[in-house]
Parts: sequence; structure tokens; C-alpha cells
Amino acid sequence: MNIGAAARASGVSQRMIRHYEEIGLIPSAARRDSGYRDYSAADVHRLRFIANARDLGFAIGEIAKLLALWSDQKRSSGEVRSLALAHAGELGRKAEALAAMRQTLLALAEQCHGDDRPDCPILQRLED
Amino acid sequence: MNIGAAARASGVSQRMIRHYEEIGLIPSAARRDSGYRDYSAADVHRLRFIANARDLGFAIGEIAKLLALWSDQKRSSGEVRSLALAHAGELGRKAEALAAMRQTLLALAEQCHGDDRPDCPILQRLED
DNA sequence: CCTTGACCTTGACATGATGTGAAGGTCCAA
DNA sequence: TTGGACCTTCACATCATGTCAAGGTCAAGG
Repeated sequence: MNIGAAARASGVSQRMIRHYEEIGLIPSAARRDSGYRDYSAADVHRLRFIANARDLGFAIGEIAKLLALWSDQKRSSGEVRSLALAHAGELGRKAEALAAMRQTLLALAEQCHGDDRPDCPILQRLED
Repeated sequence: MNIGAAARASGVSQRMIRHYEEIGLIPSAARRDSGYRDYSAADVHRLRFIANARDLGFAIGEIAKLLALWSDQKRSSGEVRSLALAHAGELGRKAEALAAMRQTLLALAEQCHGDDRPDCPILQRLED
């Protein structure tokens, strides 16, 4: 399977497939005589795994660990669970940070009459 | 005031002060004969404004608009408010996306016994 | 058989915000 | 005068991703 087909089948763009190969997240693809990369069903499966992990917000380094656990028959599910929980914690922290900014903005916006007059508590807050 | 002092006074790193100058977010700093950048209290004030806006998660482009409104005596507070509300909406969407990922992970982790056995619903979900 | 269009290759540049490091000039106090 | 703290520019790195350019490959149709 060519890279284009693998991209369509896995949901990972051609660009990112080449990138993941370059940074060693996936092994170098097999090559045909022409130089074209050639992907097997197993390769596509691994790419799909990566796409799913990215959709859950895992960074490349974490995905590398997940891939290692995935292909390790002797893995402990506890290890996977720890990774997932650590990442969930990180996501929670980021979400809270964003929500806090949002709250601050909403509170300021509420104090702002929002008409044609120039005085504005939002700008006042920003300059302090 | 040298760039180091301006950085300390404003909370914007020297690196970012130079960067903001380069991309035109702030006007080119005055220069002494030595070539050193020289900052006034007003410059530091503007930098502090930028730092505050960044702390609220505004991107550079939005900050540019906020700065324009800030120095516009004829601005309407409604415009500022719209910007703030639009950004709050964006923050809300991002926070929700992160929270959704987090929920998915927590639900999966709950199904995972998390011991020494290798079977793991988290990995199963990732490979689908 | 040759052309055409779709596909592939590598390499480079861009984003956005920020850090780091190197090589070299400036300033000030002792 | 010298040492250390400060400044200058330039360049490279991050992370994930897009895009563009120049060129090779493949398959189908005239």
C-alpha cells in the first residue's frame, strides 16, 4: 500500500507518517524498487493507534511509551493505566487553567457596559 | 532603562521583547549611542499590558487588536467586549475538548483493573 | 509508444511562543 | 585597567503540522 492509501486508511496525514518515521516513532517503512514506501495492514493498524492516541491528546513521547506497552506481551495493565491517569491529570490541569482565564474574562465582560463609550474595565484590568 | 530592567519590570522576557519588536507588535525601541535599546515607563506599561493579555490566553493577533483599542481614545467598549467574549468562547471550547478527552481517559482507566495482567481496555480502545 | 495526470520522493520554509547558546561589544565599579 | 554584568545579533531547537518546489514513477488511454 502506498503512503497515500495508508494515510487515508489510518487518518494520519502523509506528512505526519513521514515525520513519525523520521523521528523514530514508527520503524522505517519498507520500500519498493521505485523508492515508494510500502505499508502493510499491521503498519496501518499502528498508525491508527497513533491517531487515536493523538485524538486523546497524548504527546509524541507518551505515544512512544504506549506503543511499547502495546507490543509488549508481558506488559502490566497497571503501567498503561498510570500513563493514562497521569495524562488525564495533565489534561485536567490545562482545562482548569483555560476555564479560569475564561471566568476572568466573563467577569470582566460583565462589568463592561459594552456600548459606544470608550471606558472599559477589561482594558483597565489589562494595563494593571 | 535597559532591556533587562524592562523585562524585570514588565514580566516579559528579553527574548520576547525583542521578538515582539521584530514582528511589529510593539514599535522599535529607542536606541542609545551604544546600540542598547532604551525603554520608557510608557514602554514598560505597554509590555505589562501584553503580559497580562497573554496570561489571559490571548494570541498575538488578538493582542495587537487590544493594543490598538487601548490607544484609541475613540474606541467603543463594545468592541473590546466582543473581542473578550469571542476569546472566552474559544477558551471554553478548548477547555471542553480537554475535559472530554479527560473523561474518556478516566472512563477507560476505570474499566482497567490496573494490575500485572496485560489485558487492558485502554490499549484496546486505542487500536480500534 | 508516448502523453497525461495522479501519485510518490526529498528538502526546505512557515507557523507560535519561547529557550538557549555563541561571538562579540558596552558599562560601571573597584 | 580589568572583571563581571549587561547588551547586541544570529542561529538553532522545540512540537505538530502545512505547504511548496523540483523531480521521479506509475497506470491508463490515444
